[in-house]
Amino acid sequence: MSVRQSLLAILDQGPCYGYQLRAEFDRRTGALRPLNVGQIYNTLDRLERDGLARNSGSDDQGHVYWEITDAGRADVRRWLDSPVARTTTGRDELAMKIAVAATLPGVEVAEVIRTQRAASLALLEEAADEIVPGRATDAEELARAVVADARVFAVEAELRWLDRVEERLAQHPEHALALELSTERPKRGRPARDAAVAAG
Amino acid sequence: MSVRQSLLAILDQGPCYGYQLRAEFDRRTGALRPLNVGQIYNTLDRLERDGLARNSGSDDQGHVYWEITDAGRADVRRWLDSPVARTTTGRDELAMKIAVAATLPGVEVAEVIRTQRAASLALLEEAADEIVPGRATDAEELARAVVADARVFAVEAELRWLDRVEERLAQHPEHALALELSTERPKRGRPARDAAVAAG
DNA sequence: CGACACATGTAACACGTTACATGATTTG
DNA sequence: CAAATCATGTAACGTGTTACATGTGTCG
Repeated sequence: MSVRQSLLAILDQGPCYGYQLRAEFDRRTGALRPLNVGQIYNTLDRLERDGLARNSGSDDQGHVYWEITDAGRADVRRWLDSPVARTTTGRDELAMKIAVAATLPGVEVAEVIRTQRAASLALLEEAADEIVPGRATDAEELARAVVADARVFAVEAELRWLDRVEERLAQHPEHALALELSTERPKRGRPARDAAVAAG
Repeated sequence: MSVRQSLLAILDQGPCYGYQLRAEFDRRTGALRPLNVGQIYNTLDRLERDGLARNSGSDDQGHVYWEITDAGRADVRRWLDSPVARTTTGRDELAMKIAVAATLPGVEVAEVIRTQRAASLALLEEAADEIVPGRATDAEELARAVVADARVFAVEAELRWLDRVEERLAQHPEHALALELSTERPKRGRPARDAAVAAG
């Protein structure tokens, strides 16, 4: 939902053709994760479908230009004015995995955590090569710096969290956290009044 | 890609029916983000399609049970043995947004950042109510604690990152970072040798 | 009876991603 | 000519998510 918005925001700067849009997107996001070209045309079609962009004719060189609509401009405005809802946005894959793994009898969570930490550390080192120390000289470099920083901060947080989880696990005797499949079978039908009270 | 894996991992503990699967998932992930029931059946169909689970008959009460296959077990094993690839997994929505916004003439990135920080702070407060202080008493509570911790750490990292971005922006004169649409138009055809050298 | 939770399922959709086909143009 | 890039597009697929339809059993 963010590639789409980014492309629309770029389109808000002026008409672009597909390939150009990709170039703009890439340099504005540090080119660390280039966009597959096909996705551009894909997304443009969807933006058109939703009335946020429209085809605005062709170049003498055959470039197919696209322009934003009024509705599109309003959409960009809304996007910029409202925060990114981390909560709504998908689930935290790693958190889900560790939480589930911790409740699985016969699974050594500690091992899962170790594996993840090793991967995260490797990622952190890798990310260290990407970060831009000090003052970025131009806008492109700044974009790269900002995106790279995000990765570093996220991975660092991940590592801290993994430590925390280990602490939590350490406070419990060996595998006392495992959850067997619940044998409780809910009763069908409207819940009894006491049950409702107990659950609330 | 993680709801699917989680459900499969639970199925690895023994045959379950749909509704039961949801209950198991919810309590194992702290029930902070309950799963829509429909998604269960959806996912089960896909697991069957991929040969990782199969229908294993019905209850006398009409419950439709599902069981994991050998291939499914292998898949769970692989899942637990390999780290979650944060890199591969989608893009960082917020990072994308801020990076793009920072390069947009006519957009006040500082304002975008302020909005985001306010939302993040609110989320952090909200998350503070969810966290479980000290020792979790049972597995369910631990699961909730682990997931809640993940949120807190992620939001804290986000806030730190926002500070960092502001610092980076402060090092530049007002809006010197804005990127106009590039007027450079790439030349078609095979790149000249010098150009290739320059780009490499 | 009516409300409500349990329970199963279907159908559609969203976005992101990739693989593939096609062609024009320039360089070696 | 052959290779590589620019450029446009199509067609599928994956997961996650929601809305809806349908039915059963229980409690008030």
